[in-house]
Amino acid sequence: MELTPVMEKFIVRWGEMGGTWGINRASAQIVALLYLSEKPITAEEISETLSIARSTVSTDLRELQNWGVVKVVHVLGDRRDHFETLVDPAEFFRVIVRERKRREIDPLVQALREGVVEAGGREAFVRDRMRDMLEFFEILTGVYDRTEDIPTSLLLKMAKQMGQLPLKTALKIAQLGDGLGESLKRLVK
Amino acid sequence: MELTPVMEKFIVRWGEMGGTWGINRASAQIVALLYLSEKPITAEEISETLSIARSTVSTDLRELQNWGVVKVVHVLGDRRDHFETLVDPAEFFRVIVRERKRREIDPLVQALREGVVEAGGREAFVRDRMRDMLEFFEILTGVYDRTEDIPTSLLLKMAKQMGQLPLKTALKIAQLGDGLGESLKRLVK
DNA sequence: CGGTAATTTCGGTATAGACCGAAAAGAGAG
DNA sequence: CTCTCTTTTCGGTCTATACCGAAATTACCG
Repeated sequence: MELTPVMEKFIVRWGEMGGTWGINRASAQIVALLYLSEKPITAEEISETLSIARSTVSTDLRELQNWGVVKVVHVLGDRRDHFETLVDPAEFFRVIVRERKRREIDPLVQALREGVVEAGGREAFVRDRMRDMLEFFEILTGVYDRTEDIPTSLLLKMAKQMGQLPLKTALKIAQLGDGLGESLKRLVK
Repeated sequence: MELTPVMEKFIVRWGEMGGTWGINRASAQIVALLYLSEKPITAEEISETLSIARSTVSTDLRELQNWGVVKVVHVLGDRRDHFETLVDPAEFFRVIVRERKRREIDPLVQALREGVVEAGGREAFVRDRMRDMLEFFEILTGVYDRTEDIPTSLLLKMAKQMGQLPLKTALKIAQLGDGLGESLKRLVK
């Protein structure tokens, strides 16, 4: 597969970002390539196009499949596996967030819960600090959980609408404070 | 400074997480220690307590100050700098998000804009894919921008309220779709 | 202006983890 | 069953970067 300069630039940059997102560079590049590809491609082809060792491609594809961002596709009359990635960026993003929450946030919350108990009354200050931290994460995951059951397309529309609100309006909504919950419920009645 | 087992556990875990969040372990541990400390402490003390080289502490404190999560405090009659961190987890979190957006998302968006132009009509498929990606990030940053001007305390209250909504209600709100914007505007009138 | 306490700079080392390539394992086809 | 194509496993390097310690710099005191 031949890469145009535009494609190459995108893939390189995407790869760089991968590192900071808990995905290694090679994996990120693979996803980028699949994302730009019109049809599913083989591991061999990925390896050649990106100059990544065949074995690395194999390992990383496996990892990406575990994450649920890459799928195998079979082509009639071809023994080789062909791969494709999610085409909807939002879908892709959700997977990343979901996984990172599961791997990083959830264990932390668990640890904080235990810590608060262990600190007990004996270390009141430490306990309170940990409790604050815990409370914050619980609020955060609370909001996240609300989004879990909403289809991506709807979520996107929501985000779009919210992003287009005048700043003033956004602020006013925030100022509803504790009344916000009730207001929203009334809104959909 | 003496660490209790509870404190140590928290600091270690926090340090581990730091790596995956674009903050190195030492820096993350330093923040954790400061977070658990009742009063500002010196670099020397941090170095001893965490067994991190004095120079590393210095470098990392500088970095953390740049990020805006650590501040210097001066104690009367003491030439040494004392350090403290933000006490509000939400505040802390906002700083992290703001910085990462600036360092990672913004440049990517910029690159995508350029890429879309360069791809032009000649590489329609690639251009469309990049355009999709760009559009997604623009929606995302749009929502984020709306939150930037809202004080943390309000934002937290908002989050809390949203997290406590029944799933059904959350879904209904999402289903307002394109009407959501107008509904929200009416809500605050 | 010394002198000392405190901080920062900087070159070198250690370490984690990504990546490679050879070899093993697996999967059809004849 | 064996031969070939494909994928996976695994031990060894290679690389980025975190971290260290000595030396330089800065800040402040008497």
